[in-house]
Amino acid sequence: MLIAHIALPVPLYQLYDYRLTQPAEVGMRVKVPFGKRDAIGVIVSIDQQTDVPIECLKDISEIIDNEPLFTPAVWQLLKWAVSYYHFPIGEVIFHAMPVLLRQGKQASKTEIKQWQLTELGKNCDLKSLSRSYKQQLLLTSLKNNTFSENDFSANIFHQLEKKQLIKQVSVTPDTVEWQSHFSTNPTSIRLNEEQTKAIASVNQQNQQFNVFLLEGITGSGKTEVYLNILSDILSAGKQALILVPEIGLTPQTIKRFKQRFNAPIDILHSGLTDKQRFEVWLRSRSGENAIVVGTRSALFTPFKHLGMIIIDEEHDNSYKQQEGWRYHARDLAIIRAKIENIPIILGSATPSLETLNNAQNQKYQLLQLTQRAGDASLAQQSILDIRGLVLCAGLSQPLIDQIKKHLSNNNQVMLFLNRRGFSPSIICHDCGWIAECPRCDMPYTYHQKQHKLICHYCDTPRALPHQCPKCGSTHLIPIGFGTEQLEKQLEILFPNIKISRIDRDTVSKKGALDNYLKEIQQGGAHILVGTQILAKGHHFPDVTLVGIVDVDGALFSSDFRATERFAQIYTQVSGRAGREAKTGEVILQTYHPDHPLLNVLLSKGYQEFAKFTLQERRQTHLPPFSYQVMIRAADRNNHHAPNFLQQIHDWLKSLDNHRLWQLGPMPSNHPKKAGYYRWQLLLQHTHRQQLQQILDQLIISIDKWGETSKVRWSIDVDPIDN
DNA sequence: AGCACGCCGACT
DNA sequence: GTCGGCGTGCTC
Repeated sequence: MLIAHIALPVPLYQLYDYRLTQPAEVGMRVKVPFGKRDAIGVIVSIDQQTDVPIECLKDISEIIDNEPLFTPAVWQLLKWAVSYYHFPIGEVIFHAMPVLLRQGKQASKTEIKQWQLTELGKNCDLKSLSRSYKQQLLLTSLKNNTFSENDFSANIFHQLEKKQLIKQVSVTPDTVEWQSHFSTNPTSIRLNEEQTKAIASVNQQNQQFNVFLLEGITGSGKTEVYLNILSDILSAGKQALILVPEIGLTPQTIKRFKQRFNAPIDILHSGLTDKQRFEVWLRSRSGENAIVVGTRSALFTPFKHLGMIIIDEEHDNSYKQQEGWRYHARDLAIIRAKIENIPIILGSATPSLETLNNAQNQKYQLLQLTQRAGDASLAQQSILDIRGLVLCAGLSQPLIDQIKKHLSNNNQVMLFLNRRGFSPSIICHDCGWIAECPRCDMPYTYHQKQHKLICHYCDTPRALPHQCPKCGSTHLIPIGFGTEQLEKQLEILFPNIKISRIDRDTVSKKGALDNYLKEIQQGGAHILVGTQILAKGHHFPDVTLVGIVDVDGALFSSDFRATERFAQIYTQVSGRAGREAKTGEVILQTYHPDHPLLNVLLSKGYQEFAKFTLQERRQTHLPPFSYQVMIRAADRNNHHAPNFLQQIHDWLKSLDNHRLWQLGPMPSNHPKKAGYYRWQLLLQHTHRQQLQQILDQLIISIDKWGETSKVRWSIDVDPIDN
């Protein structure tokens, strides 16, 4: 008897066995009875073995697919990911499927209704319709294949249908092939020597597996390099996958792709409906699109003939999924490229230290673009010591003076502050009470415009209290400042200047960001206030001054990656100043003007900063010179989770592995979130393989403990704090 | 994750 | 007297 081992969308580290009575293959979806309900699963293997008593097995009730759902490469990728990330197999497989497929929808194109002539209609004498001109026209156009549904009103169709001259039939749309009429539109852009060299290096490798790091400073023409390389890939009839960070889906870049290539380009962004995502999935699998541009999850799109992967802004943390299955799309993309045996390009002005290390070790081939297009020169950067200075919503007088100067020259100013809201807390002036979110035990952020307190950890709002609940005082005052307060202060300081605040609060509405960008693009004196969103990928040709309001937060964080992140944002932001022949200026306000990292970064640039920091990481045995795994657990009573992690800690300790290092259990960064107490245990090991094996054994043990119903726990391989 | 079972508090 | 809260256990 054949037994199918099936992955189900449940957080369990096991497969479920069912009797297989019909022909089926690995990778097909099935419907099975599971407990008291029906579930959709995916066949992972078929054989004659099972550990379950034969009489306890149930039958598969239905086989949904008539061929495996994924391409062999994606299937292999998922299996690799399951073993690497130590995550329940069903959750991994289902994560890689469009929602509609998870729900059991057929993996074929939706049929469309089409009008056709009936036998009667084909032989019909047009003269019999001489009294109704429109009907005649419709019939003729159907006969001559010049028919277009929009040319006629519904009534005409109805009339002819009643006369049984035409009928409506369901047809599956044909697969449309683009390769035979593909062309690359000519461009007037001339490549510089570095670009030419980079393109040649990639093309030399015969479209085989190879990882390239395209390190190009802001404005050095990375996109043009992508376009040139893609041209060859598409000409060979192959498809390409381009991953971009979450907010980086700039319409400008997409437009350039569409203008250059005479081929279908699909875009996967958060605004699509489930149906639209599903359709892109189908088009890719059948080879009907040439390029798919998308965020993190687009990585799992199956392609009929994938020829290249590009990861733009590869250092961006949004490639790392931060809940559920915590995979890193960039890392998985490299595995996919290897499986598919195709080249992959990682592009960034500020590559992650992991990637730079791999380039240094010759695992990746380094391609550099160091020249900015046109005459744009590098911005002048300076540190502004604010010790002892009076600050006004974070702004010092010297910075205000500089803003004034740049505005009076009809230039634009960009102020960067990585903290939204009016103030990060509200305090009672009389008794010191601080408004805290009861579910997270963290201070509420005050949002003045909405007249609300919002918890930035769980996103729940609450009304602003009129009185202190502890002492009854009405004297509640904001402490600290965020972008909203900065904006308000600037309105007072510069009453006649346009100010745009760009952060999650102001751009969450659809199209809002586009409107701001359009306004800014018009030029003229203008102040831009914003968080990280400002730093990412937008072109502001008239910005000549960039002010970084508060750098100290990033320099003194407990997270060892904080300085790397700051250096990346700083480099990207300062690259925004002074393009297009206008010299720019960057000012950093700090209480620590002598901080060595700041000085390396400013005087020598990101590359030297990266070398310096990598050296430091090597000495302190931090990633990429060691491998980390975070085990997280949450409960409602603050007992089960720490106990559970302590049990893991003790079990690991009993292994007596000297290369394994443990930190915890300890409360996580945000110890309480949405009513759950959160704990964590950090593992670090100098050998990846060994760490992997330890995790495999650990999971088997945890299963035996049977504690899993008391805690929600998960494993995060290669954790990145955000 | 779902879904059921089971045991205690505040309602018509 | 019931309704429903969530703690616990199980799913081939």
